[in-house]
Amino acid sequence: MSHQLSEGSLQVIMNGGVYDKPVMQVLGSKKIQGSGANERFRLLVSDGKHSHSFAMLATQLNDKLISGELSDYSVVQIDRFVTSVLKNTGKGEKRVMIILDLTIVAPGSEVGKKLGNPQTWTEESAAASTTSTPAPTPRPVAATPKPQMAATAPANLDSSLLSSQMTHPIASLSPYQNKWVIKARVMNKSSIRTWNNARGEGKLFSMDLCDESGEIRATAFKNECDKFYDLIQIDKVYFISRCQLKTANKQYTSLKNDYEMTFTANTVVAECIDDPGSVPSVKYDFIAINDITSKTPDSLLDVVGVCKSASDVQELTAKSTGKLLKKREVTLVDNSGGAVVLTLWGEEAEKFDGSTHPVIAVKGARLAEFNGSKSLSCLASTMLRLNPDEPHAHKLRGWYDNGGADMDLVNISARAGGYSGGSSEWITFSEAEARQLGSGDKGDYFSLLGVLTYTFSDNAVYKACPQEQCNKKLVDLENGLFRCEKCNREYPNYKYRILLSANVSDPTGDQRITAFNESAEGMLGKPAIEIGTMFENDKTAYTQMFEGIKFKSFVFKFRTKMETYNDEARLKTTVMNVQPIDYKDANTKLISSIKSITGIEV
DNA sequence: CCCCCCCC
Repeated sequence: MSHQLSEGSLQVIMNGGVYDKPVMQVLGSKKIQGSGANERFRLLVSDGKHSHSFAMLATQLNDKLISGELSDYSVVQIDRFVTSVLKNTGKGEKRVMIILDLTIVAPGSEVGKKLGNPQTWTEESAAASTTSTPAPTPRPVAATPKPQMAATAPANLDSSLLSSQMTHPIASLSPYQNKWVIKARVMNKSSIRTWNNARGEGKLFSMDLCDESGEIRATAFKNECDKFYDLIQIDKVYFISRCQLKTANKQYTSLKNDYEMTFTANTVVAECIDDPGSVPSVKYDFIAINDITSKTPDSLLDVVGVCKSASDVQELTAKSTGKLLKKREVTLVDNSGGAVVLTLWGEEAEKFDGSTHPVIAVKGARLAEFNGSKSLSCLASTMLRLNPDEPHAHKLRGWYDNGGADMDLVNISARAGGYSGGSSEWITFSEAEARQLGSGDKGDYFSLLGVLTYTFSDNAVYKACPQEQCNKKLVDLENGLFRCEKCNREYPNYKYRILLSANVSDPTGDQRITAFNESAEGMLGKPAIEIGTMFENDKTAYTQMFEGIKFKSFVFKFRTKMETYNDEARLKTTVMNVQPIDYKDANTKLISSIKSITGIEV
């Protein structure tokens, strides 16, 4: 069987031209650097007319070579590639082709020989050639105050560096190589910010760039800030070269790159006008909304959801700075059954319109935690897109419009509330569980409307130390005196206190709880001294009292915390406060809950 | 060279 190679394709590519999916033969391979994850291989390839060892294998394809799948004499179709001009190697510039994806058309064992009679490709053969397709010429823009007006590249810029296929993948950038051009799309651009600190003052703006291979943040300071701020526009594609690379501080970016770039006086930026469509748009690493609970506070997350509801703009004053702030809380839902609040700030908050229930994709939102509830907050660096043309977004649109809007949701941002009075939002036991309340070090607080399903009357009342601050259970010395181990004293008197164990249920679950004196009194409806007296004098009435409060409903505020008894972890849930149901308040909450679940104004 | 990003 004969195999057709793309004769002449190699020459076109080496001249910076475009050649779609050339078929070539692998004639040899060689490890050129590194080991393990940093291993890189060079290939000797032939198109039947020329051969050249200029091809490098993208590291994700290393396995094909190591496994023997990509053996010598294999015929391959090169599905995706980029070419780059490597730094001065002593023999001038060296053009290489980085193979990003390939299909093995025929394994080497089947082909078994060199096809055709390829000649080694040289610069001279390029010069002699008249058949090559010239590269589309971009319009390089010099780093001048009026960049759009510059028609030609600066004299010291090798314009071939800006040829459309002669670019480096962003993922290949490192501080160890400084001669490169990237062709990147601007995903996000900050406003100009100034700083003034011990190290001096200045201004800056930053931008997030991406290409097919990856993404990177770039920052322009002072002069470069002025020079490039107007030129750089969100969603446009630029050729960019001559920036400084340094290690990125992961704390401040969710972009997947170990490095970030700084514009310098030599930085060149030219808008790509010919084929910007060849560069993809934003890269997200979406997390399902109900998985947000597993993330630690302050993480930067990418989330996509449908705007179920949005609050009005609220004004507030920042405690720390005294600044007047404007915010809007948007509730996002997705098909994981989770709902989360995303807080927008300032102008973004004011401009936002949630009435059409847009799909919102957010990249690099910060996870905030407050009273056991988790929510997302936009930072200046957060990227927000409404109804993006993106598969995840289309899927969610379809889900929401076809029943998703009516799905039961667990709102991970519902307020659990403290125990210091006031009306806090009610959640359910299943929501408390979904949010893993109690798993932290400090214990979590939440409120709910629940019913007492069981009460334990045994040992519910005890004789406690009469000292105001000490409620320790006394030891009856059976000589008319009671000993407090805590105070290390004996007393002739005591006070009764209640320690009630009970079960509380709501429609979603059931929880064993403990209520101390005041809250137990509230449930039993009698002061501890009466209950204690009843215990001493009328056991039947005492037992009936505990029976009598079974199936009574209350509004509970709990503190819950995971504790370990005998190597077994279980939730210890304590009643911090208990109130009879205020039906007016309860109905208000029900209405707002119906509104938030259905999105319908009630 | 920034890296603050807010409130309950």
